[in-house]
Amino acid sequence: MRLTDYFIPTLRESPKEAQIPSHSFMLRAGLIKQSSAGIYSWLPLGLKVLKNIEEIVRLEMNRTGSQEILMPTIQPAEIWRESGRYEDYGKEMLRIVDRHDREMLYGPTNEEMITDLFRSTIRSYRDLPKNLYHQQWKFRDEVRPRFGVMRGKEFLMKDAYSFDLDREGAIRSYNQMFVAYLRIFNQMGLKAIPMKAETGPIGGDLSHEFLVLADTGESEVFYHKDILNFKVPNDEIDYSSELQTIVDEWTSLYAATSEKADQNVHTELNDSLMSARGIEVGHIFYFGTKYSKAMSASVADSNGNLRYLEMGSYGIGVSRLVGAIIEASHDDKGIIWPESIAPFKVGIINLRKDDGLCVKESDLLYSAIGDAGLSVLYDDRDESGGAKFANMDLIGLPWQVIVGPRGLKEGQVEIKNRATNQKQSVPLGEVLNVLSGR
RNA sequence: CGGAGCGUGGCGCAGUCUGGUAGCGCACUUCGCUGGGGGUGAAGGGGUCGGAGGUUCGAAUCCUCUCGCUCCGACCA
Repeated sequence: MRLTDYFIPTLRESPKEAQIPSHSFMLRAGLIKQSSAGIYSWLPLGLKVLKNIEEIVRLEMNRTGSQEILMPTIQPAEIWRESGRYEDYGKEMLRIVDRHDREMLYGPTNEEMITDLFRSTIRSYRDLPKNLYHQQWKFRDEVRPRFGVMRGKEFLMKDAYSFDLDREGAIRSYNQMFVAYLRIFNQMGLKAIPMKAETGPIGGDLSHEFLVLADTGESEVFYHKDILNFKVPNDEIDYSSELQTIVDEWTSLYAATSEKADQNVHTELNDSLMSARGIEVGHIFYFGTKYSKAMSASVADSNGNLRYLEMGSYGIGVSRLVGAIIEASHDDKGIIWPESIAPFKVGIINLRKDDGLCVKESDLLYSAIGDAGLSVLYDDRDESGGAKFANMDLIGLPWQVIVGPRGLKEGQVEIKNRATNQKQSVPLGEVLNVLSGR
């Protein structure tokens, strides 16, 4: 993509409503545009990142055997009355009345809907276990939206739901998601720590939140320092194997948000205790028969007896992750995208639009890099070098290829790594090798 | 929902107290010089001052109502 063709409205100054780096950079780099409080349009650059995150989540969820579906954003009120949450959820739920005076709502989550879907189609224990997920926009009428997409009213969430015949099966499903979450966040360059969590309005007796450490996090967290050394399961992972040992390891050391914090443990841990702030990016629940009982979702077991489904639900804040990743990865100049989710892998800066050789070599590199299958954003504007450097650093692409007359005299360009700030002069013919050789 | 504050050009702000021709920086347009970290000169374009009503010869400025946004607190992926 040529920058002169791209819709990327960047700002030199930060809008005053942006209080934290991720919000400021997302506005300044042209990722999002606020529509109203807590509601945003996603612009091309931001949407690319969002899609990249979605895709990482999708691939890993599919690996676990979970199957993707897509449920509606608008839900009928009846099923929420059945579960009892229509009243419980309060004003956060956006309620709508259609032209026939039917009560509807913009879904803040989908436990009722999936339970309704499942109970009306599944009859036998032979159909279990199942795990279904979707990535759909949710709406929670937050009293006070803030921090940009980190705490918006409208947000994209991946939510998965597991159905098992018994508790043992449900724990297996829970463990699969637990391990998948470790891997998903890891693939985005994040260190996410699972912590014992409150089950809140979803209910249940087993629950973990996954938190990314960041100074601007909304939650205060405490953890044993060694938890940061635990290994995330690699690509060889087999989701049908016994995962309990992995879960046991990751839950063996103390880690808790302030709501679940235990002062006695803190005293015991002493120097091993770390205190920090965290951003919740995932939350998994095992809640048993809470919804299946309320909504009569059952199957026949092998003896022909009806049994209520054992369920769990598993959320990931997809749109929030865009902000969370920036919080975890930026400097004073701008965003530093991890390669796996970067909107483009490479940015080309042509320092001299009026220099024929610079234009020619930049054009050639642009084609060559694109042909090699690497996504590339080409700054072909007639701007000063300083402006282009500042802009590219703000956008935060992992690799910058800087083409200028000085280097071209020697047949070289400069390649800069945004994260390490390391620069190396590279002969024109070696650029592709350097970029793809990693 | 309690408390506080702010709405003036795309962004950041001054002007409001004390009513009298709407300003500044950045961004934008054209031209020139410049060209390896947001350079520079000249010439331009763009705002019924959030909205409605009122007071006044005259309202961005005073009064009333209203809408929106932000911050602190309580709540949430």
